[in-house]
Formats: sequence, structure tokens, C-alpha cells
Amino acid sequence: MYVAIYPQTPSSALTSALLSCGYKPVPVSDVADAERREPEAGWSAAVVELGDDPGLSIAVARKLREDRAIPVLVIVDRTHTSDLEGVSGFDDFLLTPIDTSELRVRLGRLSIASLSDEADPVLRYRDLELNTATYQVTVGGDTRDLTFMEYELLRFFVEHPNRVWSREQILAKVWDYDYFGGSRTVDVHVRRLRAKLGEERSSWITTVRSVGYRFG
Amino acid sequence: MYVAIYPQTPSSALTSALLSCGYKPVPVSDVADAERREPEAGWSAAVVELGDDPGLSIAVARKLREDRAIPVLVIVDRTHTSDLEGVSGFDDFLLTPIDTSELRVRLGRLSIASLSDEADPVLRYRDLELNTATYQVTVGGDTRDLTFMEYELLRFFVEHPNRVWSREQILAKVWDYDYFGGSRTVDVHVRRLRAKLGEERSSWITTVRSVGYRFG
DNA sequence: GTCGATGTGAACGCTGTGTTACAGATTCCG
DNA sequence: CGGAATCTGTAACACAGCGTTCACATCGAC
Repeated sequence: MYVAIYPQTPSSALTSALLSCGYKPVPVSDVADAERREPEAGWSAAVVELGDDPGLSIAVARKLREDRAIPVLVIVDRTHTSDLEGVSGFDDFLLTPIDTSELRVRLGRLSIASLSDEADPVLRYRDLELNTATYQVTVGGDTRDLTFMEYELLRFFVEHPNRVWSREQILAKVWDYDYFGGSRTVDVHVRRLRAKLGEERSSWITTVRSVGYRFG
Repeated sequence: MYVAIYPQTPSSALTSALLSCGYKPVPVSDVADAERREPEAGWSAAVVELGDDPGLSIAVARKLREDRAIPVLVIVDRTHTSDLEGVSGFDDFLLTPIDTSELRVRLGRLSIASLSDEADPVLRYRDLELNTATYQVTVGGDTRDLTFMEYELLRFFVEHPNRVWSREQILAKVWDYDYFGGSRTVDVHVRRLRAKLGEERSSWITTVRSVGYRFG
């Protein structure tokens, strides 16, 4: 349960609250740094403190959320709550002084949302079902055998549909952050996935030339 | 900006906080009652106080959210925050004592979220829509297939309308800065863009003789 | 009418992607 | 422990799509 913290010098109140909630806080200096330091299991969430430069912090939050698909919790001083009015680019926020129980519940909601529901471990898209508990996949009732990587890629697509992802973004999210290989790897796995999805459904993954792939 | 409140006997603190945020609170006795009392413009949100019977309140919240598609904010006493751990069926929550600014921001986020799922990645100009997340383009509801360069050029125009851009400026901004090619390239892409925009809308891109092009 | 600027259509060449094959890595199983 | 089967990353090739350029037509200013 690793949590990326921005800016790199978090308040000690935040750090200790995170620790007492069972999370491991990791300060990061920017988005690229968050990529580098990303643990194998991925970030459970990112926590962004709105300090002296709220604009910058929000920009970082938005980038973490949009490009890296990490759920973002913003911490804002109670006297500056209005800084958040009409602002988007984060998933939830918390006011100081930090209430540890509240932090626990909010972070729990974020990570559950990003992991997919505990109540229903099945991800669905049309007649496709991804059972995250058993790692089984069915389309139209037929089960398909996917390899680990195929499964991870498909899950990523199903969890983040309707937007274009570059090959680099896909590599960063589905493979390891420090993965250093050709982006053609993605192409080949997309092809294998399309083949296993079948003729009709293969078009669920759209190629956006010069950009990347889009699911849905 | 009507907000349904459950249970029917809300704390006066909640009511006055809502009023001072510009919402009109309407107490409802159950889900059916919320349907009956629903104003013409619909509910902006529902606020559910977690009182003596948290289970019942959560059930009502879940029903409002799932069946009636109303975003739900739960109010919970700060000493009972842990009641929410692992519980789903609501969109956001707020601890007592109620902080009016916080209430304003949270309700604002909920109503915006219910209107459009995410922060809008869509650029618009009249009936033209450029979805920067999916790389899809629609005019008057019809989707158009644009090539990568056509898309980039159109995006540049939509983002910088109402002024003339020289071919060199366009090349520098849309193509690479160090791009060294004939400026007629711009002409050809403008032509293709006009063609794909259709007869009427082609005049959105105006030729300014001896100078360049203007959008809008 | 003249001349420069722009519209238009077609052709060329390159880049990006689909596809296949293969080799190293890993797992499975006797 | 060893061999087979499977998985996965990379390289190579082929092709379609796309950007660029060219040639010519048309337009507009003077």
C-alpha cells in the first residue's frame, strides 16, 4: 500500500497519519519521479498537499491522475478550502487538521475504486467479463485463455476505456515503470489480444495512428 | 439547485449550511417520497445524515444513487467516521461539525460530476467538438475521421481562434519548430480540413491573402 | 491583362502499424 | 534434474495510410 506524496516535503502530520493508516508514504518531486519510484505493486494512490503554489500542485495532481491513472487525494488547509471551488483534476480532498479516521476512509475509497470493487470482482465491458479474482475471461459466455500479460493489458483497457493511451503510457502502467524496451511490444500484445477477443470484438481496441490505442 | 435530505428531520446546522451555499434543502421521508417531490430541474444531489440507524440510511443512500442516479453525500458524526469503512453506496461524505466551505466544494463536485462524468477534455467551437482524450471529432453530432495532422491543425485553430496565423507560425506550432518544409503544406492541410468540415463550415477557416489563415 | 497568391488534384516516398517468426525466459511435468 | 511446453520480447518484413511536394487551375489586386 504505497502512496506517492507531493510535494517532496510533506508535513509531518500527514506522514504520521498515513503511517498509522497502514500506508507507506513515498515523497516524490514530480510526475517523472513518481514514475521512477513506483513500486512493483503500483501506487495505491497519490496525496498532494496544496501548499504555497496551489496551481502547480493541482497541475501535478491532474497529470498523475490523467496520464498515470493514479487516484489523487488533495490535502488543503481548512482556511483555503475555496481554492478548490470549481477546480478539477483530483478524486477527493481532505481538510487540515487531518483526521486520521477520515483519511483512512477516503484513501480506502480511492484505492478500492482503483482496484475494482471487492463486492463484485468482475470487470465488465459489453459481453466481456474479467474476473479479477480468478483471472478468468469470458466473452459472450465463452471462456478465453489469456496469458498473464494479455490479461493485464485487457484489464488496463477495461478499467480505462474511452480514451487514447500512448504506447509509453501503456508500457508504464501495464509493464513496469522502468521497463526499457521497444514500444512495439505493445503492438504485438494488442494483436494477440485482438485475436483472442475474436473477429467482431477485435475492433474494441482502436488504433489511433501516431498516438496509441483506445479501448471502447 | 434542490437537494433532497434524508432523514426528514435534518439537523438545523445542515439546513442552514445548505442554505448559505445556495441550495434549497427539501426533506424527504424515503426514496419514493424523493421521487414524488423531485423538482422539474431534478435533484442536484441528495444529502443523507447517518443518524441512529446507519444501516437504514446507507440503504436509502444506495437506492437513491443506484436507482435514481442522484449523487449522494453522506453526513457522519466525526466520532463515528469508522462506520463508513469499507461501505459503498454513496459518492462522498462530510464530517460534523459541518464546514460550510467544505460542503460547498463537495456538493459542487458532485453536481458537476453528475452532469459530465469527468473534467471535460472536449474542445468546442459552435457545433464542433474535439475530444482530446479519444482523438475523436464530431460536427453537428456526426463523427469525422481526421488524420493525425488534420487533427493537430484543427486543434490548434480551435485553441487559438479569432486571429490570423502565418503559414510559418502554423508550421512552427503544429509541426516541429525546426521543421523546414514548404509552407504550401499548410495550404493542403487546410484544404483537406475544410473538405472534412463540410461545405458550410469550411468558411470557419478564412484565408487572409498574403498573410495566412484565421479560424473563427 | 499581368503577376503573385491560393485552391485543387494527383503522385511519390516515407512512416507507422499489422503480422509473422524466432529466441530467450519461465513454467510445467516426469 | 532435464526436457517439453508455454510465455514474452524483439527483430524483420510487408503494406496501407498519410504527409509532402509538384503541376496546373483559379482568383484577386493593381
